[in-house]
Amino acid sequence: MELRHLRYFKAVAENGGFARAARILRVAQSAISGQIHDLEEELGASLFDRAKRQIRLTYHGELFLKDAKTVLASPDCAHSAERYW
Amino acid sequence: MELRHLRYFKAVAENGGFARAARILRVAQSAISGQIHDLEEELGASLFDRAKRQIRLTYHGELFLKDAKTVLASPDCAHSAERYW
DNA sequence: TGAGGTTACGCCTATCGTAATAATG
DNA sequence: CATTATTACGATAGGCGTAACCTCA
Repeated sequence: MELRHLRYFKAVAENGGFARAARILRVAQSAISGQIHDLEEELGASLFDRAKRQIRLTYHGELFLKDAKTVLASPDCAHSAERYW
Repeated sequence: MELRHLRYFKAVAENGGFARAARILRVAQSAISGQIHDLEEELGASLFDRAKRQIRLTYHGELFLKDAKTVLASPDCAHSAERYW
C-alpha cells in the first residue's frame, strides 16, 4: 500500500465517483479503477458498493476513509511552510 | 512521496545506517540510498549528516522522523486485526 | 582491508493513457 | 444516447539488484 492508493480512494469517496475523481486528479478513469481494485484486494474487502449507478462506501469503506484521511493529514508541518504532499 | 520513502527513512534512522536498514528490509543498500536521496530532494533538505562514518539525523531529519512515525502508525485498525502495512 | 555509502547501468514490474465493452438512467 | 466503471493492451517510468568506486576506521 502506498499513499497513492489513499489519495485516489479519498478522491473517489469525497467526489462520489471514479470519473469525477479522475478529472480532479487529472488521471484516467482506468488508473483510478485499477488502484482501487488493488487496494480492495490488499485489504481483502470491498470499499465501494457498485450495485447502483452511483457508488457508495461500504462499511469497511467508511472506516478506511477515516484512516486514510488521518494518514494524509498527519504531518501538520509545524517546521515547514508547505505541505509534504 | 510514498509510504515506501517513510518506511526506508524510519528504518535508517532507527538502525543508525543504510546498510543495517537494507539488511532488515531485505533490499539492497543502493535501493535505500536512492530512495533517501529522492526524499531529501523532494523535501529540499538533508535528513542525515554524512560527515562522519556513522550517519546522524539532521535537525530536519529529527522533525521529519516524528512525522514519518506518526503517519506509519496512524491507523490503529480498531476494525481490523492485522495492520494495513 | 573490510565495512558503509554512492553512482552507473540494465532488468523488470507497475502504473498510466487509449480504446473498446458493458451497464445504467 | 450520454455517462460511468471495467478490461485489454502497449508504452513509459521508476524501483531494484549487481557491480564498481571512494572513503574511512
